[in-house]
Amino acid sequence: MRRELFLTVDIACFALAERELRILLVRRNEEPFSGGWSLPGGEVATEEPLDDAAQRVLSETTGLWGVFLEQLYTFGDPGRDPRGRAISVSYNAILPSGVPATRQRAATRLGRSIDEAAWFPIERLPGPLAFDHGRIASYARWRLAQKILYTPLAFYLLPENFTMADLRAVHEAVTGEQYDPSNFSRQMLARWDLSPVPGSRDRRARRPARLYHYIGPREISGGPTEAVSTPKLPEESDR
Amino acid sequence: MRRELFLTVDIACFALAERELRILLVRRNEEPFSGGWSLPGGEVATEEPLDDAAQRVLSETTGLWGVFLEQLYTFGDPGRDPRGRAISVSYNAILPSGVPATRQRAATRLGRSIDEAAWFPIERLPGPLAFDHGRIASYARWRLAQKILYTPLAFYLLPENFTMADLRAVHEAVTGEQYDPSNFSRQMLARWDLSPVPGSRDRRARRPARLYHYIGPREISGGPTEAVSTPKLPEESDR
DNA sequence: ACAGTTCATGGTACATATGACTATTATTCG
DNA sequence: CGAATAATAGTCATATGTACCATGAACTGT
Repeated sequence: MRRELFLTVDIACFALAERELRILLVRRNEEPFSGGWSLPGGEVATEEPLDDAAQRVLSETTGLWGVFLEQLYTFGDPGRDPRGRAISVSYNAILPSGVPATRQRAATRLGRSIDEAAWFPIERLPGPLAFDHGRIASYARWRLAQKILYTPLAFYLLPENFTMADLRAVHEAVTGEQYDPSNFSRQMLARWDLSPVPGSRDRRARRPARLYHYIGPREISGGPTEAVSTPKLPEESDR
Repeated sequence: MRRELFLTVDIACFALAERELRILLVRRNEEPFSGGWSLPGGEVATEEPLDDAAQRVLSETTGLWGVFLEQLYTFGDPGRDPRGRAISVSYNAILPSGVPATRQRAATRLGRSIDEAAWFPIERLPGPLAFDHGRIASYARWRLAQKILYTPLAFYLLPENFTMADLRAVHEAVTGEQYDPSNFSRQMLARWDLSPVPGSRDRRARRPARLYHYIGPREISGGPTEAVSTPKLPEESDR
């Protein structure tokens, strides 16, 4: 039976792990595309705001609340879902560092139609995604690459304190470009409010690197809401 | 009776007239907001792609086909429409010059629920708009102001041949900024492929101004479709 | 210990972009 | 004709971008 009209949200959720940009995928155990990987998504409940639905779906997959979310685009081609007229409002989500984006520790509670949730490097997805999710994911990544240039998005992906090399790695992972360390550092210090953390240094590198933290506003402009919800640091809200 | 779920498109349609940026509004003659002004909009038909619905709605209001359209944002708060759960996929539309964006010649065929269509300067709307359309319109204008900086959007609003003063007026109307004529010209010539039209000059000004036309690509990047439909010049498709 | 390696960080030099400003020119108006 | 106006050219100080070199502080292996 083909359904007349139903409304879903799909989330392109990104995090940084091992200096790679990774995306969260779930494996379906229902037709269509049973066994295939897709973006985490779910139907919007009656009387549920779209942003709330996105938060809920993400929370059902990751157990995290208050993650930064931004609406991306709405896909509604008839035929994009064989079950019926499915309207998908897609969202970009940014998981802050500290949440291990590894294959093992991805999911907490999974819905009926999902077997497994896992993180994949955006460059090495496990084959084509279900539905039109490949298109959504690539658009989501493109938007990230644009936004990191003029919003403090990179600081969402990084821990509180980070080195210039960390920051550079984020930019390189998101945009795919390579940057000169010296010039990059100069530009970042000029563009953003970065405060060196006194005393502490990072010992991973040969020469100890200075640690910085971002002290500017954390709002990411762009949405029609003007003010974007301030992301609370994620917490295991229920267990 | 409150409807369960229905899907609409709403269009923020812009055009340039008398060097002002104007937006197309329609006057409602049905509740809710009967007598109030709103963006042109309409319900998406079963099996109708979202972009097609937007083109259709715009065509029903203006009689124009093949206008440049770009999806903006999807508004779906419960309560944004008293009749039920209304999901509005909003679009930006750009009407090329040549279409008179005056109050009189706005509409051709109007739907049942609409009395009148008219153009208003974006700075002087006729009071608050119906539903959340004021928010949509202001976001639409903000997006235009962003996009004109890095896409050839200005050339959609201008006629084939234009002077530097015309181009500057478009930028000033869209962004609200003021630009130095000399510096502006230098920047435009450096950024875009502009070809002077040999011989012809514009005689409106004291000193005749050189005419240019844009010879670069007309695609406006940004959507997930990558390639955006090439806008045909509008034509009165039916009369 | 010491030499070679790695990477953070500072510096230098050059090209190009930007922005404020002046100058010149071709018109129209009175 | 001369003043006014707006188009266009030019000038110059400063900012920014980019390539590259230099130095410092750790590590690694012998």
